[in-house]
Amino acid sequence: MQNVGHSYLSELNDIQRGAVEATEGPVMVIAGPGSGKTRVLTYRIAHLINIGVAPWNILALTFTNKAAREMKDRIEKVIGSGAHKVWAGTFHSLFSRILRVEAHRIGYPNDFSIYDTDDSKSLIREIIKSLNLDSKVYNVGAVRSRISTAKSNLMSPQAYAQNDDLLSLDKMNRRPMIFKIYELYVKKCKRAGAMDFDDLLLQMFNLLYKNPDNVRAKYQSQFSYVMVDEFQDTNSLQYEILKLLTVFDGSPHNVCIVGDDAQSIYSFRGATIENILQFEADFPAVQVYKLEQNYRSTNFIVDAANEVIGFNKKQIQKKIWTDNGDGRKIKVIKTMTDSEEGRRVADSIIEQKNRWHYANKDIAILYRTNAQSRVFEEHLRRHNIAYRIYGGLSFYQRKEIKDMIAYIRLCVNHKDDEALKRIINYPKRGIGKTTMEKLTKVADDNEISIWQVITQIELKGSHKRTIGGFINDIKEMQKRVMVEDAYKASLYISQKSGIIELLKADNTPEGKSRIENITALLDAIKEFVEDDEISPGEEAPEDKSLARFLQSISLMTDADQDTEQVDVVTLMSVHSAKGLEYKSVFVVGLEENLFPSYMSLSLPEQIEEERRLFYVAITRAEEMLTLTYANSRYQFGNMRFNDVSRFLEEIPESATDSTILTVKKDFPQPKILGNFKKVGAGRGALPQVDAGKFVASPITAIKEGVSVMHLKFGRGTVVSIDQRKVATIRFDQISDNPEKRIMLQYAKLQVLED
DNA sequence: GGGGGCTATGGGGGG
DNA sequence: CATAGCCCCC
Repeated sequence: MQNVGHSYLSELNDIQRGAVEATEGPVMVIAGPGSGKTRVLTYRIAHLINIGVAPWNILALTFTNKAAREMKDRIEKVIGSGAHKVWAGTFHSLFSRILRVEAHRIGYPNDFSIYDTDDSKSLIREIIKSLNLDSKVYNVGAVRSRISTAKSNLMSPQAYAQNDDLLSLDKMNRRPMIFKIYELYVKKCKRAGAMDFDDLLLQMFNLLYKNPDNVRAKYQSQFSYVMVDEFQDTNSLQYEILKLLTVFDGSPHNVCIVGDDAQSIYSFRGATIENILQFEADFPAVQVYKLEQNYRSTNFIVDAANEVIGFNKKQIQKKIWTDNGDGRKIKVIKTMTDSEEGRRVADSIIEQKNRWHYANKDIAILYRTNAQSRVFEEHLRRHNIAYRIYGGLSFYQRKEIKDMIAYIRLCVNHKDDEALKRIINYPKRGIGKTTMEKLTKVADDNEISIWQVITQIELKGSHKRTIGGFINDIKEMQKRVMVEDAYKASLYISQKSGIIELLKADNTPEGKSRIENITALLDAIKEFVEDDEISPGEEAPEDKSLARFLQSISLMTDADQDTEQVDVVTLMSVHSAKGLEYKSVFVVGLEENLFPSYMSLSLPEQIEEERRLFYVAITRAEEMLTLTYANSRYQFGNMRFNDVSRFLEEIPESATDSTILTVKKDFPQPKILGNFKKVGAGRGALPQVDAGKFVASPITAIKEGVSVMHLKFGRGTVVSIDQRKVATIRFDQISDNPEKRIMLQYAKLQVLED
């Protein structure tokens, strides 16, 4: 046994230490928020290495690259170098790395392309069209999600076509042909040598299940210790892969899963809590450790979290507790509009920084939907507070980057039809819609890729120049990819493609920033080539091909950037905040229809998932938690009025400092019917108006003394109107300065019949 | 047959 | 408010 002189075991409480030292056999760790889960995982890996397990025999699966990187960094701190040889990473990235070596065994090229969501959608759109189906009924997003769910449940197109439940459900939704779209989609992905995100899991499953050349045994023996983080977020497919790797004759069953049913927030992508229950059945004699002591937050926050999650019926019994002391009470901020919400949050941030000397990086603003970020961005900028937004459009989703990547993809894998379609006419080469439709038809009829079509048919007339030119360009680029390093080849591609030239012609600030982005991409490739680190488990020199670069970036998201280095306020969705913690957290937009989302209102189990999401949100806070909501906000381009979120009302009054929360459960909850509901009377909210049905009255109808409804300020009475058609209106709901001067020319006013 | 501008529609969370 | 599909002009 090595002794690295690190007393890591003494830094753990009894239960944590138990989980770390239980290295043999199946282990389940139920870990409440802030209970030192990451510490247990990393120390467990460090401990394994310490007692003589080779790092490359350890497989640690996480859900985000960030979690994986953090884990590796922390292992390194405990055991020194060698940490990077642990196979730690996301399911998708580690499996794609394995498939990069093994894919040829199951009929894919090792240089397979990875289709992102846009590629998938574009392909599905094309299929819907080719089947002459109504694209309004067959919503691509909905179809894609059906296919994704099918794959996550190991439902092949053939099985789908024979499953009466699925077929009748589709029929009920007026989309009976989904099974056919699914079949064609799988066929076309395969033909293009492409895997979508689900395939990275599904084909890994196929590889192990079909077991060509007895490849399964290789990985079963390599990964003698397996750990899965955030197990509550695994879907059936991921669980089946886990079993293929760890359940076999003579297996030591050294599997450790870590999770928290109360933080399960990904059922929309097929995650199922059943996996936790199933685990106990599939791995008998599992040792269970429950981490309930919270080291992160103060008592008011922990209390609120326990209270809120108590409203859920489905849960494993557990209660988190802390001895961190009561701390500061939870603050609730109510505002009239979303814009005011932005201002108040920015003001509070300044106040908190002054009062408690918080740095920007101690503070996070968490919202339910990425679209909410805009108002906060505006006000933070106005106050000169540095911030960074996560999620939304990541670098690799920018158009110019995707264009450039598409060229590289086509060079690496010429069968990649989605890449080809993206750039065959960008920059403009005179290859339009009609030509593409014909080429696609030929490709479909012969079951070959479009590249094969254009390189095999005889080009006639103008096509000789247009398509011929494209083929020559790509072939030139391919040559460079073969003989030059990834950086030089992509530099050549950027010029030869004409992208650089095209963007240089655009002198707008957007055009300039696009050039900068292309340069940044090229720099990233250069860095990739020059990086001398070796990837987990690999003994051979690192593969520096463009193919591997593509693989590494296709799984990258914005959330993977490092936050700690720079002093900025963090803005992100609650989903991407999972696993993170901040001294001060703002959870914003706490309104019905938003949080909980209007999409989830009709199903109780979806409401419960929203509640777990809220639980995740509030347990990110260490010292200070601020909850905000707005009476009105712009949603879908219209002003909407939403009630205060039920979740806010579930927070115990004793934990808040608020006198603002006067409207507790005095009013009956209106019935919610899935769609936007009318704003109820009372509640201290704005008066009755259905924003959806709001009709502005003509100027002539606005007269002195009439009652009017204003979309932002609510009900009011016209006091006077001057010659310039400016009305002075006294609004019932505005406490300070109730009289506003409204320009009738632009005003959105509706006369109320009393 | 290709390109560009306009209208209509839909709109959650993420690997 | 962004994108897709449509229509019109070259």
